[in-house]
Amino acid sequence: MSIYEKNAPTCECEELHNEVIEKKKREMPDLSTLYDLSDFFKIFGDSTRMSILFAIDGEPMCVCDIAATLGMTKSAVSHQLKILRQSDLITYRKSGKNVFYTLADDHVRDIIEKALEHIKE
Amino acid sequence: MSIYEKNAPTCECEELHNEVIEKKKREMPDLSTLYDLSDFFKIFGDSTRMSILFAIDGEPMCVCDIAATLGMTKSAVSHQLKILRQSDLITYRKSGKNVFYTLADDHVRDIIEKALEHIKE
DNA sequence: CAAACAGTTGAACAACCATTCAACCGTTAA
DNA sequence: TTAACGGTTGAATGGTTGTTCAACTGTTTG
Repeated sequence: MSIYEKNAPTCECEELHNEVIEKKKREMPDLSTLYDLSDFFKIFGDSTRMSILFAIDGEPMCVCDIAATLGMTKSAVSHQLKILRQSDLITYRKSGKNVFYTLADDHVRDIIEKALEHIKE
Repeated sequence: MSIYEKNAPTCECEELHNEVIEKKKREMPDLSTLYDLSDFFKIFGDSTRMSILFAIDGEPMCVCDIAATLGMTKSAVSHQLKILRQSDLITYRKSGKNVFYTLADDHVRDIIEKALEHIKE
């Protein structure tokens, strides 16, 4: 009673198929990795932060200009910038009264690019 | 007063630098794309869903076995499976009383792989 | 048919989180 | 020094969301 030619699932769930379960438990990443992974993606899972990342891509921008570009308050943007900072996704440089933000590295661009491909089917 | 050799930011924020802002507004993805992108990442931004994706990678698994592997209730897992289904990240096949889930395609694996690289610095 | 099981679903609850608001810090210019 | 501005921060608020619980569907078996 195989569903696929290979890797036939064997669980009938009346009595849980412990072989499969134990095998999966061994093969899966440990909990801390799973949390790190989902925490990482969580950063991208907000449209404000996503917009900020696009805005500061290439050209550094100060908080006021980011806020004006997104149509948001400085405060709201600053809160999200803090989260992006703590995740090491962006860097900043102070210049007088201004703080200019830009992407930390190209890795971020790569991941968003891959996601964009997927979305466009 | 340039911060970088190239792409010197010109905004002083007393009067917003509208050239930069208007340029960014033109270059940025439209709002629907930004929402689609962040919604996509939102799916991965939960450790339960992330765990499910790893569990059903390679070998199809029924809901009970997934639940047992993760140490969660069938109901909680089923709720998350629904979200993953609606995002077309997973497919399922019914077999008697069981429903076996597996990854929809390799695209998902790629994205998670890229994120794993980034996390490990 | 009836009982048992796999899985789904909706409502309720709790935890989380993004934005707002007000107060604050540091820098610059008068 | 004082006022103005860019930016940050903490508390409060409202909306979102994951899990629980109970009820339900559909399939299999006695």
